[in-house]
Amino acid sequence: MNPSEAMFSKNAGLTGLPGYALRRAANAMMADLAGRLASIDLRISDSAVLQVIGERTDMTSSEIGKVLEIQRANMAPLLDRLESAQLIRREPIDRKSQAVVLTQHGLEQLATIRRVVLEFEEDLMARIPARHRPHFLPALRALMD
Amino acid sequence: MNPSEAMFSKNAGLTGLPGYALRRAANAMMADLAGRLASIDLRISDSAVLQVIGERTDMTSSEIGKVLEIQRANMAPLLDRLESAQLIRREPIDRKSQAVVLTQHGLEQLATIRRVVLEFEEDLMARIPARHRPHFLPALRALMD
DNA sequence: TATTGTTATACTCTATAACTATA
DNA sequence: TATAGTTATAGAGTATAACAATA
Repeated sequence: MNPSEAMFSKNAGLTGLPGYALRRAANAMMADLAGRLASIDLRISDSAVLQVIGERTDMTSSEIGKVLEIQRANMAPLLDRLESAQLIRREPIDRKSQAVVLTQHGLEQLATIRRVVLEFEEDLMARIPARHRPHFLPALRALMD
Repeated sequence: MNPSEAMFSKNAGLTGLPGYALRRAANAMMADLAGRLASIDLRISDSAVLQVIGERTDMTSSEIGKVLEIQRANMAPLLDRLESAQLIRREPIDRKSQAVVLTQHGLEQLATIRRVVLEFEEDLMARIPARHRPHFLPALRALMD
């Protein structure tokens, strides 16, 4: 069923439209992941930041934002939160920039995050019928920007 | 590349994770659609509601909410907006329930919405490489609930 | 008793504008 | 001049709790 068929079908409703289905799938996925991360008191975006700085050290706030498509302005309160939770430290690079680095506690939490996220991603893929599975990520990446 | 490979690859970053890619793709899609609907002064959820009541007449607010997974509490201000814009009317069914019906202006706007959304959905699918395309909607629907 | 509609409230993600200080 | 970090503010989607009125 292509979009035009879906729009005029009485059966499928909006769920026959890829855009609408994409939104609903993403919402369900976010709710699931948010629930799993709530047990370690983190938001989805918190965990994304921690995962990024766990792989690339000495990144500035702006660089993290570019990688994750988080606005500079929104990085500040996010990092404030992570700093309050003792998960990261801001270390001066020069008098303008600062590196965002994991604390010991942050490093420990990152191990948990990786475990939670990996299990989450595997559960997610497991719900997709096998014949469609290998096509899912390539399709998403084509839409990502 | 499966999730576990992606988690420990230095190259792909988080975009190798289907869940993260799903979130990014949905955000990009929503921004695109929101932009197209802004020209007719509607939000994405406004257009979804109008599309639904354009196909099934005499639906109550609660019923629309169930179909679109919009909380009852969030339907009220949404319908207030649509009513202020003269796109819908609330008509009493009994002393408790009311049907949400399209006005003449709502019916005219719906024609535009259908055109905009159909073009949007086609553009969206066109960005996905052909070999992945037929698998996209089935995969999303498997994740939808 | 369960449901409808509503109000109030809050959280998360995202977005823009504007300011400062420094590269 | 451009960039880094920040503050303030707003919009949009989603969520829960609670209430009155009615089925």
